[in-house]
Amino acid sequence: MPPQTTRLRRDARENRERVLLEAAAVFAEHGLTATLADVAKAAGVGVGTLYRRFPDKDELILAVYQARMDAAVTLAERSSGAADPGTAFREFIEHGAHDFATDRGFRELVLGGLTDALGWSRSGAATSLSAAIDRMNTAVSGHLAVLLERAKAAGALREDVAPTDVQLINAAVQSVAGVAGLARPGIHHRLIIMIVDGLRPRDDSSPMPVAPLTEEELSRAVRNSARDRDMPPH
Amino acid sequence: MPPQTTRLRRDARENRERVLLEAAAVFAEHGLTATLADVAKAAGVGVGTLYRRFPDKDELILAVYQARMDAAVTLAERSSGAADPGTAFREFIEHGAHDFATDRGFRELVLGGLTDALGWSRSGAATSLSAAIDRMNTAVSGHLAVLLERAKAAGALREDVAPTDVQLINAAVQSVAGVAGLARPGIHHRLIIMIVDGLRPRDDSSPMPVAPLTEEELSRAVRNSARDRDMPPH
DNA sequence: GGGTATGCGGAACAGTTATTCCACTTCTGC
DNA sequence: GCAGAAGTGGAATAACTGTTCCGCATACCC
Repeated sequence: MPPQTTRLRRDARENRERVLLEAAAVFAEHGLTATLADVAKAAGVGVGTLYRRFPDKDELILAVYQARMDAAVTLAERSSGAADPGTAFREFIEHGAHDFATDRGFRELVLGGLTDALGWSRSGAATSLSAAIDRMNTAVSGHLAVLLERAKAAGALREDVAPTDVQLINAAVQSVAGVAGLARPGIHHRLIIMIVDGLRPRDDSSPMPVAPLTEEELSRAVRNSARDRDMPPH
Repeated sequence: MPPQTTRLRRDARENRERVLLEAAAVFAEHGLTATLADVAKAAGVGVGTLYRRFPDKDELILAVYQARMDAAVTLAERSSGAADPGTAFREFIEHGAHDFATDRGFRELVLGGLTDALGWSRSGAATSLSAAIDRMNTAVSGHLAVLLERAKAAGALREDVAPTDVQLINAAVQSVAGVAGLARPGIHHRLIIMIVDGLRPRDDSSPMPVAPLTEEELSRAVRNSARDRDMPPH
């Protein structure tokens, strides 16, 4: 049963499409802090129309980016099964960096937990938006673990790299890719080369001083990083 | 001639000290978006008192972090003249990561341009705050260039690494160090090892696909990344 | 065509935060 | 001690943004 989108009046359906399209453009350029008034104006509708279609801003954001999050999972899955895991690994990171470099909103969405440029986080409760992000991260992480093992077996990756390390590296590269890309599109390829070269095995690799984060530790940290609203009484 | 701090009434001077101390604590824990009301409450004064001492929030932030910015420059300078440039380079990055991992406000301040988690940026005009950050970045960058050359000469660093590359790497590491540190303090040492290992020379280094950013490009991008307030009419 | 459910725009509301203002205190020099 | 300059607290203000509401318009079905 398709959602009741079918039941929408024609003009309403057209407006909905336009809103999603323009919202994507506005978020991509100005980030998720763009106001709903701006989105509405870009789409040529009133704010009321936004609220008729989407319960709140979070749901609009989710609607705009759901497909892209699914695509990220698909990419990870495909990479994990690629013929040459070493190359697939590098391409995986490059692809992610590209997405982030070209869409400020997507960057804020996925890195939001790691850099909390945002205010939403409610009372720590799981909005459907944060739930979707969690789901994406979990899925990507699973495929990534497979990819890493295969890359190590192929001798393309140092043995002491954990999936959570790659997630941190990914976040780090991506958080910079966006802004650096303003100066010169594609500049993040330098970063990636330097970092990926560092992940290849070598005889004189430095020893790792601490154990990698567990998945649990990482996801808890990402969640917690957006906790606020609590001031020591004095 | 010392600033008219000397002319402050005793209670006023004490309040000022307390404000700076508590503001540092509040910013470190909650970031620069902490409200002035929160800072005032923590210091046990009214908001009016904050405004009597500091023209606006930016100036308070500057007062809180000026010393630390100076320290960063000093560190870069000392590193650039260190006996072992390879080790000094790694320690330079580790020291920066430590600072960022332990002070959310400082992280937002310095990376603000690169991740713009903030609203200030005014009309692109140079506030004294952003001017101070620019000055710090320029100074650090100068020392960094010397350090890199020495490290390359010592065979500790691949030849194709530019100072701007290191600034990007630094920003990338630091943007993650803070949040990842919530999960496990010091976890950023893994990131640093992986990355620094990647910067060492090796026979089969991957070729760099694009030229490094110039200083000019980088600083312009950092400045521009916070430009907003402009919506395509339709 | 006409009646009605559906959809629309945007003014009004609520909550948040930087900043201002001023009646009231507190220190300081004598 | 005391006059008055210097300092203080916190209510009021202004600006911004997510969300609600409702009188009016539009598309759909007959």
